[in-house]
Amino acid sequence: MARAATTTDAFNAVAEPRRRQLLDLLAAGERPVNDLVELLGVAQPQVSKHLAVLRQVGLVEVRDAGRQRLYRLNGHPLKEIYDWVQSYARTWQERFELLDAVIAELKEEEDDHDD
Amino acid sequence: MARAATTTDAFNAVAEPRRRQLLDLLAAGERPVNDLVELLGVAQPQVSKHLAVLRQVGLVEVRDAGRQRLYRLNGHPLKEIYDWVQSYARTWQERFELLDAVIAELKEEEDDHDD
DNA sequence: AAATCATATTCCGATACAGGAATACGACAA
DNA sequence: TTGTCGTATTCCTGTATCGGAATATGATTT
Repeated sequence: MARAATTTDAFNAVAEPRRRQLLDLLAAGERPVNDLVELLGVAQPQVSKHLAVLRQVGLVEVRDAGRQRLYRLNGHPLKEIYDWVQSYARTWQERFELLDAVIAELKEEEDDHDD
Repeated sequence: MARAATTTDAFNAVAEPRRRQLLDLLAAGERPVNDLVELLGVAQPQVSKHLAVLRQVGLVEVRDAGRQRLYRLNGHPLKEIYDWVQSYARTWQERFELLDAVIAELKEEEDDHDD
């Protein structure tokens, strides 16, 4: 078995930096493909391919407008990632680290009592 | 060029579900490999390989204890993911959606005045 | 109808993954 | 020192990627 498809879920789709950049651009609002091509400085076919992946996991939606296709962000599928990663926040957040330090100190004092 | 290596960053390392499960288990505390093997129900070599990936992106650290190797979580590299995804929270969070609805309503009223 | 613009799809090559099986390694026990 | 336990590494195979280049599709203009 190979690596899971990029279209499997938001985790896999978003592991690619260019796709994150695309979402970042679309966060500012709806845009036609050519705008994204210029802003990213990436060849048009690659942009279309990345957008196709994002569409398959529901991170973007499309709307036809004449000969253009306007893409817009749909952040909902990111909630899965947010929920998972959010539970690890205590690991790196400073105030939690301070709290841990205080607890460790208290524990040491307690151990001293035991001696 | 192929897909970026799983060891490139936390985004890629964590796209694999088993590796997220490993981190979830280690969140409860330090554990030797065999514990993880039993808890996951996955063959030992695969567990060691997943742990190697996590180690390379800094998400776990190891400590030798006799013939065992104790792995522990280090959530810091997840901050990159948290920071990125957190900025999209307004997209799906209900209270923001409610706020957006209110704003849209106000705007409509305003437009009515213009007529 | 022909030309053109905006976008999507296909074909290519190189890369590397994930799981399975087998095996190597290092620490400890007998 | 031989054996055994806990873990890591290697080899294998099928699969899917990403970028580049070329081409196809579909809507619009001339």
